[in-house]
Amino acid sequence: MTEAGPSPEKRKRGAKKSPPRFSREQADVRRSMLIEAATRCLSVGGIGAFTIDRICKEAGVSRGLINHHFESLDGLLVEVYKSSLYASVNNQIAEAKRRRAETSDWSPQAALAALVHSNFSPDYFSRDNLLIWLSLWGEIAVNPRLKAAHRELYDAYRAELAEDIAAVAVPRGRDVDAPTLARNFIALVDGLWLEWCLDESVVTPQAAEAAGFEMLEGQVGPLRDG
Amino acid sequence: MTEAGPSPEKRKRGAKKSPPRFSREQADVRRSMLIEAATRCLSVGGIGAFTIDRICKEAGVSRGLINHHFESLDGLLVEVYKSSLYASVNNQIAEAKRRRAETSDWSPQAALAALVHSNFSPDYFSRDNLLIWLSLWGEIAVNPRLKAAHRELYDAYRAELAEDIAAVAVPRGRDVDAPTLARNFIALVDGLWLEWCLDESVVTPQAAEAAGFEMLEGQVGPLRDG
DNA sequence: CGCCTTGTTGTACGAACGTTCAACAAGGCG
DNA sequence: CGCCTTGTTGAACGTTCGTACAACAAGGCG
Repeated sequence: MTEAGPSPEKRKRGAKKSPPRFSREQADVRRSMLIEAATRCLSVGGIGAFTIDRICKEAGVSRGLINHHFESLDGLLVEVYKSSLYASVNNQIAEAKRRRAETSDWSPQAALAALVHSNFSPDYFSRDNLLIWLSLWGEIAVNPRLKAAHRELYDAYRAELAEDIAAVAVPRGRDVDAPTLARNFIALVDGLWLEWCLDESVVTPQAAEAAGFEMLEGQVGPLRDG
Repeated sequence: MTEAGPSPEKRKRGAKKSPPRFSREQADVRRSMLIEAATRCLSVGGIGAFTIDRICKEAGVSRGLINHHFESLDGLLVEVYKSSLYASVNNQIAEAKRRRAETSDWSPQAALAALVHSNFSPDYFSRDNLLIWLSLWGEIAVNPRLKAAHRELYDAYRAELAEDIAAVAVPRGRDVDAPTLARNFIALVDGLWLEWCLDESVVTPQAAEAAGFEMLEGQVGPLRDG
C-alpha cells in the first residue's frame, strides 16, 4: 500500500527482479497435485465437476497444465481411479499382509476383523468417498480402460479377503465357500455404503459394520469377541 | 422414382398440399416419449449422454421440444428418476399387494419369494438398468430434489419388504428384526448388481439370487422349497 | 374453406467445454 | 552473469452445451 517500488524485494544487486509468479515442480509432484485436486472436485460435485477449468482452479495452476502432464482429461480420470482404488483397497491388503507377517501372535480372526473394520473407517466409508466412486463406477461401465483397471484391482482385493476368511474358517473346521462369501461381503458393504450416503437415516456406519460382521460370523463363527 | 408429381398423395381436391412434416401429440404423450428417450440415452452412455441434442435425436424430435415440455433439462432428469424408480420398485410393491389380496391361498413365504425373485429378473437386474441408476445415484447425492424423491420411494419399498419378511417370520415364531433385514437385503442386491455390471465374471444373476435368498432364509427359514 | 389455437421447428446466442500452442520464465549449470 | 532446458502460462480455436424465441404448421372448429 505505502510502497511505491516496483517489487517488494530485490535480493543481491538485481534492481528489476520481480517475485516469482509460479514455482516449477517435478513432473511426478505436479501430477500428484493434479490428481488430488481432481479427486477433490469429484468428491464435491461428482463427474459434472470433473472439468479442466475446475480442476486447475482447485489445484491453483493454469489451464494448460493438465494437457501437459496427462494425455487428456480422460487419462487424468484413469489416474484418479488408480490413485483412489489403489490407496484405499490395496493399502488395506498391504496392511493386512504386513500384520500377518510381522506379528507372530496375530490370530487369523483378528486379522480378518481388522480388515473388515477398515471397510467402515471414516476414511473409506464416507460421503465424499462415495461421490468419487459413483462417478468412477459410472465411467467404468462405459470406459474400457477404467474397466480393465477395475477388474484387476478388485480381483486382488477379493482374493485377499477370501484368503483371510479361509484362514479363520479352516482351523475351525467350518466348510465355507470363502470366495463367494468374500464377494457377498463386498457387495453388502458397497450396498450399505450407498444406502447410507443417499439417505443417512436408513443406517449408521456402526450398524453397517455390525451387519458386515454378522454376515461373516454367520459362516465362520465369532470374530469380535474380547 | 418414376413419379414427377409434386406430392405422393393428394386427397380430396387439394393440389398443393404436402405431407405433414410432423404430428402433434398431446402434452403427456410427448412427455412420456421424451422421458423414455432420455432413459434410453442414460442406459447407453451414462450421465454424459444426457444432453438436449442426444435425447431429442433419440426421440426423433427437434431441439426445442424439451424446454417446451419441461422446465429444464434438470426437470426432465427428475421425471426420468420418478419414472424409472416408480416403474421398477413401486410396480413390485403393487404386484405383491395385489397377489396377497387376490389370491386367498397365497402363502406369505410365496409372496416374499416372489418379491425377492423379481429383484433378479432381467427387467431390473440388467446392465442397462444399472447405468441408469449409477447416473441417478450420482445426481441424487448432489441434487436435493432428486434426493427427496429417492427417500420417499425407497422408504416405501423397504417398508413393503419388511412387511413381507415379518409376515413370514412371525407365524414361524422367529424373532427377526425385519426392517434391518430388509435394509441389508436391499444393500446386498444393489451391491451384487453393481459388481456384476462392472465385471460379469464375478457373479451370475443366478448366483446373486441364491445369495439373496440365503441371506433371508438364514433368518426366517426356507422360502424356496418346492 | 378459412380462422385460431398451440404443439413443433430450427436458428441464434452466450457460456463452457477440451485441446493446442506460441510465448514466457524459473531454476540449474557453466 | 548469461545461457538453456523445460515446466508453466494464457490466449485462441472449434465444438458442444442449455436456453430463448420468432416463425411455422397441424388439427380442430365454425
